[in-house]
Amino acid sequence: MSEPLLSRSREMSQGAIASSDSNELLLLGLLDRQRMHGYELHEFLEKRLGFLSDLKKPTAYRLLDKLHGDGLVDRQSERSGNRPERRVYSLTEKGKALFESLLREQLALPDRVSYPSSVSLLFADRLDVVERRELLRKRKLAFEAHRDTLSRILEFHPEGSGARLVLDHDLRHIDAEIGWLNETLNES
Amino acid sequence: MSEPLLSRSREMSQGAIASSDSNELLLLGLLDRQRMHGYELHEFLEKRLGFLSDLKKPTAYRLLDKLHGDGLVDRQSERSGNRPERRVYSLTEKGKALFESLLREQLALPDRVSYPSSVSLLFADRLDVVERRELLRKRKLAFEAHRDTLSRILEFHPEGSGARLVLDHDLRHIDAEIGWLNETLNES
DNA sequence: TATAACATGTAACAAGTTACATGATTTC
DNA sequence: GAAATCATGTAACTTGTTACATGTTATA
Repeated sequence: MSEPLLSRSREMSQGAIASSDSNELLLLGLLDRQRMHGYELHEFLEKRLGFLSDLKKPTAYRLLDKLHGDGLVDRQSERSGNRPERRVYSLTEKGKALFESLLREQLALPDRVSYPSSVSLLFADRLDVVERRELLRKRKLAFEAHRDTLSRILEFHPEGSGARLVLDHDLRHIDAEIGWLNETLNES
Repeated sequence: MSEPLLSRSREMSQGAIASSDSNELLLLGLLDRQRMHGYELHEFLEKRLGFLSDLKKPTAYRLLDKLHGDGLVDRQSERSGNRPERRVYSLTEKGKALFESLLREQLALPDRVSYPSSVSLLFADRLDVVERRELLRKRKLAFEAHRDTLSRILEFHPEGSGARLVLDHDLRHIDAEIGWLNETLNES
């Protein structure tokens, strides 16, 4: 009888760190707050959480399907009038439990982000100084533009909200990047 | 006759931004500096560039194969004595050209890093204050440990080297993270 | 009446991972 | 003679993408 709490891919062998799937946490968290169907969920992601997620529609649908298969969400078919059927998902107890454990895990774990551009930094000395500076200035402009975008988004989210926390965090990193670029540009 | 400069997957439709493959740039850059066989290359990555790459062996071999198929690297079989055959790769002119264009592109482009833990930050307000603080403190400790690790690695790389640039850049971001955590912990 | 928005997907592909397979040579 | 190192991969799986398929209903 005793159903495993975690899906096979998650229990894994020995002390394997769960594959830290932030997409899964994202969907579970949204469904915990409110039951939704796939289209609705994807639209919410696109329009409200575009700054933190870029989950594509087919990916969202497939993930929902997988969550359902794993018993983490319930699915109910609904239809209003003759409109296409909606498959409304809501969190099960098991899903709720997984949400909370993933949340704790991912909040405490440092994300081992590897910056794709690190590789280009590694080889930056293959370019002559003049061009390197020019490219880094371009890079700086791009980051400044991104900072402006996020700052504008920030204003739409209330103080103390989760979204605010995320944006604040991201802006910190963008400022760090710009600061580093300034120093690097001044040194060379 | 006129061979396309870029592989089909790269030219793509219209103004598509090249798929910014930093692994490809990494291998091209290493082979530009020195011809190598797969095992050698992977070992170098593991032992010398572990702080910026985590490319697995089969992935490296397959990428080399693909680069060869795309005419970006030449391959020569060598064997010393009776040891297993080595397939030594070296950059072609086409590979060199692509290396330089990827380098310029990736250096100037901001990496749209999305921090996996952003999602957990988004939901952080679902936890009570006490536990949230505890988890964030754990997170901070992990980042501090990571900072120490990178600082130690930093010392092995000469001032002004590419590796130094990368490590310096990463440390900046880690400091930003720790600074943000401190503020966030003090505010709540 | 055309087109945007609603609603759900499939198929093919891409990039990467883990586990496994194979065999020689050097070192303990 | 066993184990680590050298050297190359294949097979199966995971997660995600893009392009395509299908049909309804509200709106201009």
